[in-house]
This record gives sequence, structure tokens and C-alpha cells, in this order.
Amino acid sequence: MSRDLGQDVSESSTAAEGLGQNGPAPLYMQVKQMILGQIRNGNWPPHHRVPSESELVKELGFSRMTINRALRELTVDGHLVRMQGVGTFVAEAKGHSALFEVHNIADEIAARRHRHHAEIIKMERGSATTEQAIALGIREGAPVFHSVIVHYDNDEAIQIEDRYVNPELVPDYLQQDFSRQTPFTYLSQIAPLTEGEHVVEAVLAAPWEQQLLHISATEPCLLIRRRTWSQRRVVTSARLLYPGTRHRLEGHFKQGDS
Amino acid sequence: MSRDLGQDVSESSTAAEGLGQNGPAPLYMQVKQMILGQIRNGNWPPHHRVPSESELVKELGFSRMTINRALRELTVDGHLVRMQGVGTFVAEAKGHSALFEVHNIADEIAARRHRHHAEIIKMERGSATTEQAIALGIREGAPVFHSVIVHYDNDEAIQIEDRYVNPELVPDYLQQDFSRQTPFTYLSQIAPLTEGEHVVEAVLAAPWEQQLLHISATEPCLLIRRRTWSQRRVVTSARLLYPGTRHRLEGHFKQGDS
DNA sequence: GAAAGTGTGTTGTATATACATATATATACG
DNA sequence: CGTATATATATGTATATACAACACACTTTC
Repeated sequence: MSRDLGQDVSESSTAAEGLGQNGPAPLYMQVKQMILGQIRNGNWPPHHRVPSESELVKELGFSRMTINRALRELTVDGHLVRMQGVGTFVAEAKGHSALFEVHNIADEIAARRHRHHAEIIKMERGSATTEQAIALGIREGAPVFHSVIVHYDNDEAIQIEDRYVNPELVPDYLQQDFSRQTPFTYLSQIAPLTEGEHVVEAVLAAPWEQQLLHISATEPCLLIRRRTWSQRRVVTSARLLYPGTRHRLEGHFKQGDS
Repeated sequence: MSRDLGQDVSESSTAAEGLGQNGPAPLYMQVKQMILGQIRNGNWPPHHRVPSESELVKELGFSRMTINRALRELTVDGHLVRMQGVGTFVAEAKGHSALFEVHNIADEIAARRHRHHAEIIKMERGSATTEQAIALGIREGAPVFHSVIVHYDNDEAIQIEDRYVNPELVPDYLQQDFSRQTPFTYLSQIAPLTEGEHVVEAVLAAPWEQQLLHISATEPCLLIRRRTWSQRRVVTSARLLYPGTRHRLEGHFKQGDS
């Protein structure tokens, strides 16, 4: 029963003429569609073990490199999780899933040919509240580092970076000079980030944040909460606040396979 | 001068012990880093032609498949643009670059085990204003379809979908029943989307939008402007407005290569 | 019983090869 | 001059092969 993927993916049925008249989909795409189908119809629930590459080679009749490409792309898309030496598993479903790249705000501003500078507002050691402990995966009351930095684009305040850092993984955090190098850059060197999580919301700024950003009480802001992992441990949890009128989050996509 | 990438990418220098002690980066990653370096330091500006795969094979000494993987991944990351038969070029710099997946709000609500229904507010033919003409890539005054739909999650208004559609590509748009099938689903069938663009902002809703969403005048909202292409032509331009307190945009990432 | 070694299965990467497909350019022909 | 037609170049995909890296179960050894 080689090469039977259980559903026709080569034609988009009754699509209007002039559009969608593509030939058959590439093989690696057929494999992706088949697996996405199994996931979507609930046949393969989260944490389900996906057949190994060699099993899929036998089942589908394609080469291992083709199977590998399909599985690899589904992994970067966040649909699968792979562990070397162990296997491939269906990832747990995310809400409004999105894939972000992680950037350094200083680089972004530099790319716009603008000047960047940072003002350090706070730089302290504290002990974790319940919320912070959960966010960082440490126990309550354990030491945490806390920094608040305002980033400027051509002398215009553009971001408040409110960050908590796990001292076990980054013991020298407080000794750094973050007017020279952003925390993001420093942390990337110390603990190469392997994974992360974002939540984007629209909010109103707190009074002290309004002061720092020089905005009014009703100005909507873009809030990005970002947690970053390195080797399965949370390195840092940041709250990035942008004034709505001065920042946009641009993006693009290709081949939304959903 | 084979295999000289001009910068050491194999070690992360003085990183703290216990973290970042990875061996040399894989070859395809070295190629990515080299190209990203050329782009970042301005050596290869936007629209600059990147050496062809076979040229890079000669220059770097790696196999074409390795070069191809690097260029392919840089393309999905949005750093490069490739055209078959033509060449590879540096993409124009985006602000805060991000990669989104495109989802159907009805599917999302169903995934949360909630009920979804849609209320059609407007459904009309009009002629394109200057702004709409630019967004859709048609001439000013040409006919456009316009729909406004409110989506409900368990009877709670959760999104205003304000959409303009190119009639040349989707002539039967106004005849559809969007209380049964969302415009997104319908459009995906008619014109398989090949590419798209997002801009995310935090805004305040207009008075008529506040009424539809049952929110106050100062409630910050998440605004997603989304344009969708099919075969190089703009199919539709949508403005998706979410009340800030009722929606979050979640995401995750892996291996931010920047 | 605990530690060290061994084997097997899995993913991760790299290469050589081949052919398909798209685009642009040069060439021949009318 | 205009239009086919061939040719070169570039990307896109598919395969076979090989080895490396890692995890886990099992066996041996002390």
C-alpha cells in the first residue's frame, strides 16, 4: 500500500479557474499534509508518538530525506516536537499560534539608521514572588534579578523592558553595563536560547510607565511578554511595553499550511 | 581560500561554563551566519544579489544541498527572497519582523470548545478609494467588495473583521453566506494563499466599533492588518480588531538565529 | 548490587547525483 | 523587425548513502 496518503492533496477540487491550478504538490508537502491531517482530525492527539522516519519511509515509500524535510518543517512550525535518539511527538496545541523571531531592539533601531540609547531605571536583587517563581520555574522566595530599562530611538522613548532573570543561570547579570550592550545580547551570549514563548496584548500603561514613555493615560500600548529557555530551563522573563502610536509589529508568512 | 567564512562561528567565546559549550555549529548554520553577517553589517544591502548556489559551493567548499538548506531557511525566515531561474536576493528590511501562521477564528474557538457564530454587519460593492486601491493593487475607483463581520465566542464579541476583497479574483464573494463559513475559509478555497503580510498595533476603537464589541472608549484593542496574496496578486486586505481584555496572541519560537 | 560497557533504534547532518522547472539571453528564421 | 527556438543559468525537489550524536535497554564485570 505504498504511496497512499489517505486523502487527495494534489488538487484543490472546484477552485475557480485561473487560480489554484497547480500541479501535484511536492512529496514533502504531501507528507506534511498527511501528518497535519492526522493531527487536526484528532487521530494523533498531543504527545502522540509519530512513526519514526524509517517507518514512514516504509509506509509511504518516499526517501528518508524527503520524510526528514517534512518532519523538520513541521517542527519549526510548532506542530511537532523531536528529540534526538528518542522520537517525534505531536506538540501540544497552542491558542492563536504564531512564530516570532527574536530580535535585539538596538539592532532594529540601527537598521532604521537611528540612534539607540538605553536608560537604566532599576537594577536589583530581590526574592521571587509567587508569580515570578512560576514564570521562571524556581521556588518562591528564591533570589531573582530584576532590571527595568527604557530604550530610546532618536531620543524618543520606544520601549520599557521590565525583566526578571534566573540567577542560577546568569549569576553575573547585575554587574553588566546595559547602556553598552542590551540584556538580550548579553543573555544570548551566556545562555544560548533554544526556545521561547510570546504573548502579545493591547493594554493601558501604568502611571509610572506613562511617565517614562511620555504618553497620555488613554494611549493604548502593545505589551509583549516573552519567556526564554536554554536547555529546558527558563533563563528570563521579560515584559516589553511599546507605545501604540510609535511601534508596529510587522510580519509576513508563506504557505500557511493550516 | 575554501571554507573561510570570515568570522569564527564555532565557539561562543567566553560564555559561562555549563552553558553554551556546544561544539562547532553545523555547516548549514555557518552558511546562514555568514550571510546574516553580510546583511547585518550592510555589506549586502536590500535587493543585493546573493551569489548563486553553485557559486557558494565553489567559494565555501560545501555541497549544494548544504548551501540550499541555508538559503531555504533564510528565505522562510524572511531574510532572503528567491526566484526560480533568476536568483537570490536580500529581502527589504522589515521593522520588528515576525512570522505568523494564518488561522481561522472559527477553528480557534472550536479548539477552545466554545461556540462560534458570526453576525454580518455589512456586505456591499463599492469603488476603491486611493488607500484601498493601493492596498489591493488595483486602480482607484475600480470595484471592490467590502464586508464587516463580528465574530462571537460564546456570545461574547471577540473580533470585528473589516475586509476588502478584489472582485477580479473572487467575483462571487458577495453571494456567500458567511454565517455558515468564514470569509477566511471561503477565500482559502477560491484563491490558495501563497503569501501574506501582517501589521500588529495597539489602538483605540472607533465609536461604532466600541458599540459592536461592547467596550468602553478607553479600552485598548489589538489591531491586526492582514493582506493576503495568491500568485503575486493581492486577494484581500483585512482589518481584524480584538478587544484587548479578551484576546491574546500567543506564540513560540525556536532557534532565533539573530 | 552497582558501575561500566555494548547494542540498537532514533534523529541530525553532509554529500553526490539526478532530474524538473522557471527565467533570461542569444540565435535562427521568416 | 518580430517571432520562435535553442541554450545557459538558476532554483526546486527527490533519492541513495554515509556517518555522527544521542537515548535507552541490556549485558557484563567487578
